Amino acid sequence: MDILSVLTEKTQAALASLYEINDAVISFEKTNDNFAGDYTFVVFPYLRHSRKKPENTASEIGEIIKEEVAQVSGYNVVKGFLNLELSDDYWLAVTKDRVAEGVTVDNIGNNQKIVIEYSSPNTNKPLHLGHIRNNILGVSMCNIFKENGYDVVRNNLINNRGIHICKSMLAWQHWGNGETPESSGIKGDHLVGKYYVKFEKKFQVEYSEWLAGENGQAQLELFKTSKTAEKYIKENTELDKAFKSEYKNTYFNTISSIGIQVKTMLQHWEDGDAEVLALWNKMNGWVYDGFDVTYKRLGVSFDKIYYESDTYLLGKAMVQEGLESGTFFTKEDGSVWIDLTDEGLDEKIVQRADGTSVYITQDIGTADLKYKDFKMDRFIYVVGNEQDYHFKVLQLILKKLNKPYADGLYHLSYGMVDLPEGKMKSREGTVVDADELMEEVVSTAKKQTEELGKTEGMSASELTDLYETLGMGALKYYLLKVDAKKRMMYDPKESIDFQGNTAPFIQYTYTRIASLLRAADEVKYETPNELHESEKDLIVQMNSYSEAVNAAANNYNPSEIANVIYDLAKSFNKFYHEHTILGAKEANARSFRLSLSKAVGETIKHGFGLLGIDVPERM
RNA sequence: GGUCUCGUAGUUCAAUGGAUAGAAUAGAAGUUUCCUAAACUUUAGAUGCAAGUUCGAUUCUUGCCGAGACCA
Repeated sequence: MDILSVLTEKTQAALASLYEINDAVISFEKTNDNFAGDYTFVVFPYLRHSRKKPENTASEIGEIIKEEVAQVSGYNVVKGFLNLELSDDYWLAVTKDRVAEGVTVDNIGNNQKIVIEYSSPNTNKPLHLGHIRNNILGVSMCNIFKENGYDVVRNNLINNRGIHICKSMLAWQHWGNGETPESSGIKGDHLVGKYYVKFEKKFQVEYSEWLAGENGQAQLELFKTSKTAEKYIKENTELDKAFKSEYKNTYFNTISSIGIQVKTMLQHWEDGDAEVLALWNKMNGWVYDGFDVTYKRLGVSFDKIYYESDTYLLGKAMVQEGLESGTFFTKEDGSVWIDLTDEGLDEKIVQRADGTSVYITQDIGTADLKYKDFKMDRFIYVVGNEQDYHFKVLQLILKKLNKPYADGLYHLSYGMVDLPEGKMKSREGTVVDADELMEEVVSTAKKQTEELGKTEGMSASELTDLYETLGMGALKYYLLKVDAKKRMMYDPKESIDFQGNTAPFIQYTYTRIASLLRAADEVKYETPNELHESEKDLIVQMNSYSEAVNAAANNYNPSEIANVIYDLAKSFNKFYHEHTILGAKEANARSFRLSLSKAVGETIKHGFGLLGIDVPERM
């Protein structure tokens, strides 16, 4: 039985015998650094029963625990805080076990099946910084769930159809002159993205010209006297700007020559037109090839990939099912809705009047497909928090349709990545491209390493690997150390700064350990004559690691692992600075410190492994 | 108009309702005859505002102010 369970049990018994409290749910916390002790029990809630001062109550309990638990060497009381001190022998025993067993993590998953969907890119543009956060969160959560004993299916749903891809296709047809990734040397996803941008630019020019012309001005005059205009007048928005954005879709769908061509192309795609399909296959192929390169560098992979071209019609049967059961209802125009007002939400459309699906219909169908394919206990979507509402609705609909898997849906909702100059906007060219960013951090790693000049004797390929490990590590860690749910700031300058709370700092700590182990002939645990403070701190830190791995799974949050590993690395550097390891006077102290160092190194490697980050042996 | 999320040192991030709110950076001052100084040590600096619940609130509730997202 682990020490916390023992303490909990004994404390409950003490509360019962002293104050007749029989149903106390108690917990211990780690003692605050400013006080002596290892674990703290807060007695304030029990003063009503004890009818004594906080200090006296805490002392009475402390006395009993000290008597009954061998590992407790003493206690101190500050106000209502009972600080229990564990003996050095206890911590040494913990270390000995840890050295013998390696890193162990409690199995909390019991082989439950989890399908995690992440990445989910569109095939009209290359990946950007936001996708990187998504992907590495996904990868990391997969690793974490596996480590906790879950059966994980890594899943991607590629959005490879729709109006946006037709835009790239049309632009390539009109202005591409047969350009290919081979002919241009441009990576496939970037090439397709280039034509997407080209389309948008051409459209903007066309639209602006029309707005300035006779018909555009006439529509603007009409708009100025409309009801929607009143709202903008209240907000003090300039009316011609407001009109420009209000009318854009109408223009695209009914007036724009290239807009209508794109719509027609989508129609042909849906009708299975051979020529359109061939172009679509060709250009998507370029994009997939490009994505593969990016995924590989990021360390991202999947067990199962769905393509939206196969799934976009799913869900229609379920609309029918919902209508029959009365979960959905039809409006006068023939559109199908669900009423979620009793859940505090609105009415939500699930099928348009013309019989076509909306986004959520596909998602209903795809959820069902997943369940048919995997019979999972839980299915997780790693998707940005701008879709919180969407997933709330999706889960409610599945529940109302009485789907057995509805409760297993979890939206791992992560925050947007902001730049110092504000939000990333593709239109304003402030999007941080994934490939460029990776290139940049790796080349910074190279530069830094060369400046420090400690890599003498390493081969060219070893060096290339090292730069990759350091650069990619820095990038991933920078994104993963922040609570996944929270919106975060990406500062390019800071991300290539390798001091402080960064991956290279932790990787450096690891190489220090690796270097020690190379110099030592053999590592085996021996009990030292005394335990120093910085040694004990290290043991305590290391001891909390496996709980953090459990917590990271329970809270869907890799940053908890990042934080523990960072604290561990910091503690190690302090220890390393204060005590000589290889040069320790007593042989048993040397063996102890070496085996402790080794265990710390293993923990760092293990934790970074869960984050999808490598560690170098030298740097 | 409605719903949701978020406001912590200059900046970027921490803190199951607990003690004197932690780090990192940037600032100031130090540490190399010694296992890798991408390190270590010292120093200064913060909970948007106002109520409420509680023995105790950064954390829970309400209102206001500010930032963002979504739905129609």
